[in-house]
Amino acid sequence: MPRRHCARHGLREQVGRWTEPRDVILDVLSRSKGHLSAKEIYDALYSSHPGIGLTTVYRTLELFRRLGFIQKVASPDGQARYELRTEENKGHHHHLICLRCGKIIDYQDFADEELELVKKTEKALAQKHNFLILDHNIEFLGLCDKCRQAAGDI
Amino acid sequence: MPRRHCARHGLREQVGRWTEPRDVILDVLSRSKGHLSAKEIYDALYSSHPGIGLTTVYRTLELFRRLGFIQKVASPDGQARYELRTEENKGHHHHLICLRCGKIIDYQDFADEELELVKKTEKALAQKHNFLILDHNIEFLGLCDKCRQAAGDI
DNA sequence: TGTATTAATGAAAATGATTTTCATTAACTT
DNA sequence: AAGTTAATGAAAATCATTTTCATTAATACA
Ligand SMILES: [Mn+2]
Ligand SMILES: [Mn+2]
Ligand SMILES: [Zn+2]
Ligand SMILES: [Zn+2]
Repeated sequence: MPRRHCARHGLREQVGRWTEPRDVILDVLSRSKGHLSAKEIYDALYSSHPGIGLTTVYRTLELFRRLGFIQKVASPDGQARYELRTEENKGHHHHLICLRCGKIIDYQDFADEELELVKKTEKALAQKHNFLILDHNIEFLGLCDKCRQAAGDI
Repeated sequence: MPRRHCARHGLREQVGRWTEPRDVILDVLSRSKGHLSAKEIYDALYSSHPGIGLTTVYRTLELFRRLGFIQKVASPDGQARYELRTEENKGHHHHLICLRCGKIIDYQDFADEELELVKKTEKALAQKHNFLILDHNIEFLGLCDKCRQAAGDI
C-alpha cells in the first residue's frame, strides 16, 4: 500500500510484496542516524503503528540485510544493530563502539591507508588459508565521551 | 587443591581461592589451540570431571578475562569463544572467521603496517570524538576451506 | 472491479546462550 | 582441626532472536 520508499529504491522486484511494515521500518531507518536495534525500531514504530509486531521487525531487517540494503552490526551489549547503507557510508566505514553504553560512532578517517592494508591482507590470507574472504570489520572499543565521565570500570 | 597452573601463572594473589574447576578449565585452555566456547570447554571437561557445571565454566572464564588471562571473541554463530593469551599471540593478532561453521583462524601477517595504522587512527579518533580507546578488533569474514566446498549460500 | 493465490503478518511458544539465585561445599586463615 | 566465607552446582530466570501456525492482505488476473 504505502509507496513512500518502494519506488525510490527500486526494490519492488526483489522484495516480493511491498507492505506497510516494510515501508514504515525503512522509513524509521531512513530518518535515524543509524545503529538501531530491532527493539528500538519497534519502539519507534509503536506509537504510530501499534499493530506491527517485533517479529516482523526482525524478519524485515533480515530481508533488507539479504538485499544489501542495510548493514548489521554486532554490539557488545548483546543485541544486533542495523544501519541503512547510504551513499556516504557505502564504501568503507568502520566503528568506534562504547563498551559501557553500546553507542556506535561511524568513522571514515584514513580510508585510503585502511583500504590498502585490507586489500593486501585479504590477498595474502585468502591464499595462505584457502579462505574466501567476503567482508571485514575494523572496530575500536572503549568509552564514549559521556561514559568516560560516569566513573570508569569495565 | 590442584597446583598445576596456580604457581605457574602467579595468579594465586589476584584469583582468590584456587580451586579444581579453575585449574582444570585453565588446563583445557592451555592444551587446546584456542577459540573454544564455554560449552566446548564444558564438554571437554565432562569425562574426567562430570561434577563441574557449565555455570562454573562461565564464571571462571569471566574471571580469567577480567584478569587479562584470556581473550573473549564474539563469533557470528552466537556463542562467545575464548582463547588463552600466550607469548606469541599476546601483542597483536587478528582473526579470520568462517560465517558458516564459526571456525576462527589467527593471523599476524602485516602486523607492522597494521600497528602503524591502528596507532594513527586511534590517536585521531580519540581526539576527534573524545573517546577513550581501550582495544580494537580487525577481522575478516568469509568461508573456510571446508565450508567453501559444501556449496555456497550465506 | 472482484476474486483467487499465497506471501507476509502477528501472537504465542520455542530456542539457546548466558546470568541469577540460593543452598551446599570446600579453600584458606588462624 | 575448626571457622569463615568465597566458590560451586542445580535449577530457574533472562533476554535476544527464531519458529510455528492460523489469519490477513498484496498482487495477479478473470
Ligand atoms: Mn555505522
Ligand atoms: Mn585468536
Ligand atoms: Zn558510552
Ligand atoms: Zn567453515
